[in-house]
Amino acid sequence: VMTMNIMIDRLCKGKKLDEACKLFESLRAKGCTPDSVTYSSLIDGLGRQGRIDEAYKLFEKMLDKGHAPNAVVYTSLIKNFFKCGRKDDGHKIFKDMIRRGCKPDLTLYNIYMDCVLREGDINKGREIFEEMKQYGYAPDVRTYSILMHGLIKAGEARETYKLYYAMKERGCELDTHAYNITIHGFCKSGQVNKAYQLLEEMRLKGYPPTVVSYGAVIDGLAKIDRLDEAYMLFEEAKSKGIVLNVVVYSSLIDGFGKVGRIDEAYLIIEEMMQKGLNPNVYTWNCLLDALVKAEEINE
RNA sequence: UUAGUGCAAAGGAU
Repeated sequence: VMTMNIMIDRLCKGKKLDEACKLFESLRAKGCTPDSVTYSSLIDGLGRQGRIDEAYKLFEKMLDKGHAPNAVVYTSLIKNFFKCGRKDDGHKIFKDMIRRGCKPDLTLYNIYMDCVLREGDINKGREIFEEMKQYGYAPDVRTYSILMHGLIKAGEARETYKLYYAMKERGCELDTHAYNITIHGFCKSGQVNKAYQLLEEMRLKGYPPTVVSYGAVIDGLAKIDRLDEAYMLFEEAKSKGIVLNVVVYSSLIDGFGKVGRIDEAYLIIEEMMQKGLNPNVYTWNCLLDALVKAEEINE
């Protein structure tokens, strides 16, 4: 059965879902009885492809066959219902799980909280965060990352500071993702200097800043018109061998444009194209804004 | 970890 489970999982992940279904159907004939892992794999595979109703039907079949549902399969259902925009069904699954006496685990809480936050429901997100702690689950680095990210997107970047220190106090080590999100949060809450310092902290902790880390700080500096510093950091990143991408170039172009330093904006777009990077619609938008701004100044 | 998380172009730009 385990071999079959591995095959089914691989087929699902390889987007060969129909083959996975066929294999599943043929298990009986091969003398294999699907177990809860078999069901979970396929339920998740269906859900990922947006075939959530089929996933749910298979879940019901799994119950009929006497397999006790666990947190893994519930997580998959919740996540995929939310992803399909059916948050009510997602919430319903969570309640159903509790009603059946199945205990959520940390992963389930993390995902459930993420789903709710992505819906913009930060109060419910906070509620879940508190609930998991009440039930004795220690939030991990992902929990904090998810919460921070959700709050920042909802315009509550002010909480970055508090959460960052909460992580430190609880001995929760930040990883690259967590640092990048924290940097973003500091930039969005008027603490760019703090964000800048985190680049150094990343190096010290063994998580060297990535293009995203640099990009976030460069953007943060550019947004508050500290373009010379943004440019220095941009050069620094290049000197460290970081391959800068369209997003970072666009940030700088936008920044220079906003303060009327249009020549520099042009130089940057030129450099970008020389490196074989294609400006995208955002990039052109930044430049367009700059030109409009320059026009206004002329008048 | 044989199945579910912060990467479905996700995290940073307009």
